[in-house]
Amino acid sequence: MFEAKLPNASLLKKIVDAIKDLVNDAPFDCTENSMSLQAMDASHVALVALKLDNGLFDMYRCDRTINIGSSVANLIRALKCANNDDSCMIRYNDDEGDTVLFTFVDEKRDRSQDVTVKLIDIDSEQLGIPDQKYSAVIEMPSSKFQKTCRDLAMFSDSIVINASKGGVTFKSHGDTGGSTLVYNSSSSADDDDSGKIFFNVKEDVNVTFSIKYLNHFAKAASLSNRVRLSICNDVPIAVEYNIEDNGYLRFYLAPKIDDDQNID
Amino acid sequence: MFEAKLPNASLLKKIVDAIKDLVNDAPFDCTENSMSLQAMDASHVALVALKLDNGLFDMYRCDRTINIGSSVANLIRALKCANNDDSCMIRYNDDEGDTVLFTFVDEKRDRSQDVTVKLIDIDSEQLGIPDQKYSAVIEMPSSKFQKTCRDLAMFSDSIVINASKGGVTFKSHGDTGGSTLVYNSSSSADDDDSGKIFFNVKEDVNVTFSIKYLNHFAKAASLSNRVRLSICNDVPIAVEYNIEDNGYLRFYLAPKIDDDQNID
DNA sequence: AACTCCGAAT
DNA sequence: ATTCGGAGTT
Repeated sequence: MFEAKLPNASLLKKIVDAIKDLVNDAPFDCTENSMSLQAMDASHVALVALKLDNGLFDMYRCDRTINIGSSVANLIRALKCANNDDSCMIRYNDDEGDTVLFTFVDEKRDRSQDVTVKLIDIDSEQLGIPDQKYSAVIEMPSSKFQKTCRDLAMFSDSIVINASKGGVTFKSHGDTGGSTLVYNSSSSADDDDSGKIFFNVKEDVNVTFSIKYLNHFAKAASLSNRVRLSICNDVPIAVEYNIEDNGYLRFYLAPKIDDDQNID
Repeated sequence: MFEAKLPNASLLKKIVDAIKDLVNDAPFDCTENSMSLQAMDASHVALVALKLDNGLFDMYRCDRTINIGSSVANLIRALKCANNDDSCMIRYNDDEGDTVLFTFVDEKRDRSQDVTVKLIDIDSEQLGIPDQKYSAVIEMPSSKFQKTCRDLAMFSDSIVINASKGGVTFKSHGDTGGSTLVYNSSSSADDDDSGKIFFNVKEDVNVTFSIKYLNHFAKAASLSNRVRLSICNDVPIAVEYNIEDNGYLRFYLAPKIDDDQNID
């Protein structure tokens, strides 16, 4: 028996929205402390890791470790029924082992909608993600990261991220033109930190990624105002969105090993 | 000679928009008191009934009963020419018996557009619609009805409407999942009634309809904030949109006679 | 995932 | 009135 209630269905909607272009199946692992999910994208290039601590829920009860796997398409269909500020109860009953029940209740409590989603068996490949020490960590507004990826995608399908003590640059160059975006060390103490970029560079990094995937990741911007990029030469980038300080949505993407990554 | 002037062409646009997916021909019957229209949809499953009392018009003159029939496609083409708040004069002259003339004039009176639409003979099957006593009448925001139909259409092509003293439910269930939506008797006196659902249930009703058609009906939401559903076991549902208290657009749909309609 | 429509805000 | 954003649809 698993039972948990989110104050707002919108959280789940945003999460599913953010991963739907990457993953077809959503294998949720429920433990007494959290719901989590790990999945590789269809082409096994990117990894999605979600964690929702029980602190995010109004109510959370999980007797034993349970796996709730559904197709993302069905999940979307179910969540479409919810208004953003409906509360969202999630129930899984061992008796009816092949379905999960969502109950959406609107604020005024005069509408209640039960939606049943068929479950499927997903061989969830729980990948051990090593605790990586990164050479550079960049924290910036998620909207800026989204715009950066969107803009640079116009020039090529690769983005080169370069971090050094002096600053961080994002580059993309193709036949028709190119662009280099430089973020300088944010000008110290200001009244308003939102909008600022912060970075902590231990060692210089120069690494290339597929913009397409970063663009997919950037869709999670609605989950958090800030995003953290953790990078290291020849190591997958980690793109992390904090979820109300009680969880996260992380994406990992291996670097491209090719040509223009060695340009200074 | 028929001559009538609507203050806003938008009304006619909305009406035609709401019925264009159901009917191909629009046989308007004009009498000294009102313009009306009755038509079955192409597959003879649904019935559309429109009534526009002369109170809706700035000017209304109809010497004798006249039939103005045009193809909906042509009507749409004509109405596309109008801006929403153009006034709309409709003229039919016995001399030019094969056309109807629309004249759109904008608010500032600095543009006037005549559009002629060719008429066609439609064997208008004026169906006597019996005055039905319904077991249950549900009145709700038209936007909610629209969302309900849209959401439930994702699970199957049938919707089961159930009304009892305790509440009203809309259900749809299919292979990948299903949904049950419960509206409770709206929690009494509140400051704001918009958004509320009201129902009056004399006898319990449990009846099944094709969601596809209800979805078509629901497009009329722009005509009125509220919609009234009148239902009775084994009797067509009536879906009614009031038009500025001087007319209505009603849709009728026979229930599906199949399987899951007998579930309590 | 891209396009289009509708509604809301400036 | 125009522009922007969000939502729904193909």
